[in-house]
Amino acid sequence: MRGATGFTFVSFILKVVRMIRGRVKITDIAHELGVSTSTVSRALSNEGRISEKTRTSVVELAKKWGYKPNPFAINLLKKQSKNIGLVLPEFTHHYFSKVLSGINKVMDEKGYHLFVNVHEGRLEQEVKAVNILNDMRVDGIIASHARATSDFSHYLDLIEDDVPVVFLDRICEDLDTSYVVTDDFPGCLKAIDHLVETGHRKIAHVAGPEGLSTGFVRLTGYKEGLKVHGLEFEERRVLASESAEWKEKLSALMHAEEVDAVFCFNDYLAFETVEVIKSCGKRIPDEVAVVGFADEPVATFMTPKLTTIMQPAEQMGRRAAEMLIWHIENPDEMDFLCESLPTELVMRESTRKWVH
Amino acid sequence: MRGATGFTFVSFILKVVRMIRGRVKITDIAHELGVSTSTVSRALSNEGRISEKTRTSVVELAKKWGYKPNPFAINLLKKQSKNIGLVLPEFTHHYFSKVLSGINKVMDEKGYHLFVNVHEGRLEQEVKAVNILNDMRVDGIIASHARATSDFSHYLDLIEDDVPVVFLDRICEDLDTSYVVTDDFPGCLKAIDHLVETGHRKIAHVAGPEGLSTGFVRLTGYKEGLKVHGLEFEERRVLASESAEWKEKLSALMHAEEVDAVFCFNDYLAFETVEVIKSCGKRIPDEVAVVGFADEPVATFMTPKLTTIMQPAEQMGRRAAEMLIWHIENPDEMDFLCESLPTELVMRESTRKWVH
DNA sequence: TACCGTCATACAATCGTTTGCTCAACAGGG
DNA sequence: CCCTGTTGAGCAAACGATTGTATGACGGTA
Repeated sequence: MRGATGFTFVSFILKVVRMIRGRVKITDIAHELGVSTSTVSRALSNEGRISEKTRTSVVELAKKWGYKPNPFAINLLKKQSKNIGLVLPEFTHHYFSKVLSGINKVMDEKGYHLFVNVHEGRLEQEVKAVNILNDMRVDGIIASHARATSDFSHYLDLIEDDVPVVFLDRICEDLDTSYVVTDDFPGCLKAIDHLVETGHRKIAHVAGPEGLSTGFVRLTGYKEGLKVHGLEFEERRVLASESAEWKEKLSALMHAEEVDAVFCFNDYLAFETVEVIKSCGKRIPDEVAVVGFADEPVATFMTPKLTTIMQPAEQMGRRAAEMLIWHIENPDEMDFLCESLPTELVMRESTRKWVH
Repeated sequence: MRGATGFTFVSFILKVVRMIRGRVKITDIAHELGVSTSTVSRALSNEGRISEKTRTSVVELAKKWGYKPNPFAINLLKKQSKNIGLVLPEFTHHYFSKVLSGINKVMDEKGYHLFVNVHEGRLEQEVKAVNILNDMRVDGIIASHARATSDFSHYLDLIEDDVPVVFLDRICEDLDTSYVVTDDFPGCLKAIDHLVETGHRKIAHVAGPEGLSTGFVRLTGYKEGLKVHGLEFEERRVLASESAEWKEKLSALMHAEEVDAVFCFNDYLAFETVEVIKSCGKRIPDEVAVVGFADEPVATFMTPKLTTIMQPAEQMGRRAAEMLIWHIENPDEMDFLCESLPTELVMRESTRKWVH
């Protein structure tokens, strides 16, 4: 109690009383005032016919005694909790922590509470997380599934129980749900456009995981980008980052002067790509340009600073949260909301200057 | 329902039934089996004397019908929810997302659920978060308060309601609670030791926020480190990162050859410091060495890679979670647990090589 | 047969709110 | 004076589980 706020004798007594009988409940107030619990309840919620006099006395005593409604009782009665569940791959990637921030802001504004769960990319953990949230009777779930997930029956359980689900970033085509994703494909075109327009022709791609839908989309976007500019697609210029020897292969292409630009699946791979390029003695961006994807912090910390495609992570979170709340508050609406948020080219030092 | 798992006619009927009467509850099972709810409850929880025959039939029907206990009812009765609240500055700093991961792992193992809240450094949001969590009747709270927080009465409310609180990283000396912090002071000594032993004498410090306890501790550690090695402390070599002109001042010291090493409050400041040093045309680590604090990802992405003091973020989270659970499960124990976790020097490229 | 212990199960209270229904009091109009 | 409408407040039934206590059946013993 050192350094605590000021005491009064009355507040001290109140505290002692509270310690003895526990948290104050509606019946305590009713008893003290000689009215019934229903009167207290109606006075507090300010609905139903209540005389001004009664209402005031109830409200005042409730305030004085620090009454707080017991959420468990209310949840039980109302069959909903204003709790929503979140299933994400992890927090340590900046992207998902931004997503979380966005979700959190909306939920906070709307008076919802957030349960977080991570699956760390493992299906088994994802199933566990979804089941826990279902057991807890959350009002809805926002999920970004593990890349390996192909069986979605755990979400099906949820949907059967009429718990709305919104998928984020990673979708399941076999399930009818709302979702929000990034506009990956146009983003890739922007990247290739930029590289071509700053004078590059031999553009390589460091590809993401095959299992992930985004991996496929960005590879396709890369191909389409080449096509748009009348450039030939060359299989050997695609480096599968999941393979062990992609760096060696890139290095070989480098030395053979077979590459003058690299478009990478994400910023971390772009960072590694830059290291490979540097170790080959090539200068960036003069001899080789590099474009990443996502605009993670690494992009501004590395040397040279990375040109990349920004994903609106926080906005993704916000939209997903808004969608979910819409579903929760309009349970009869059976329509699904699908949104694809635009990306943006962020020019930094790993590509040549370009006047738009 | 496209791509869903296999149906049977029976499961279909069960689903329809469930849709009509809602989620199956204990009375449904009791009614179907012609027993009382207490029998079902005891059969399911497997305590109390129950004939094997009854137990089996209850368990089987519960499974068949997909019975899941209603947590709201149980919370109401047991007056606890296995929900715990988390109040952190933010998620987007890698440090706190690691902390969150650590907490999450322990809570997951122990069957607790995590409500997250952020205050973004603002007292007003912190108060709101704590009050919301209190209103929700969480079983306990782990908190890392805003740097400006000096009034802790919102935590006091919690403590009066016997809700255990564990402070993390940032403590409140006026409040009797358990806490876990990092061993900052010895960490600073390690940093200075390393700089001195690799031949530096003119060591500067880029200081953190004055309001933050860690800011003060690291400045003190810096001073003590100098003292240990018989070096004079010079006020002008301390740059207050909160001031607008610290970079200019550092630059001036640099040109005046007044500094041959910089110890920074954290890795982000170290990154900025490195940029200043580079812009002065000095080589790192030959002419000037830099040591950061925290071992954030930026340390490995920047050039040169940063030598820094690692804080065991995930371990902090784990310990805080374990402490909190201990308090929750041993409510009569009034002792407080205080722990200071060790830091570690991570040598990279921003300081000279040093053989231990 | 009367009594008692044991076992399986049922009954009913409880947790803290909300809410539909009932009821009493009072006032106004015919 | 009676009927009716309005107003304020109370009663009691939910919500879905747990759990202390009561009860009934059964078997064994004196």
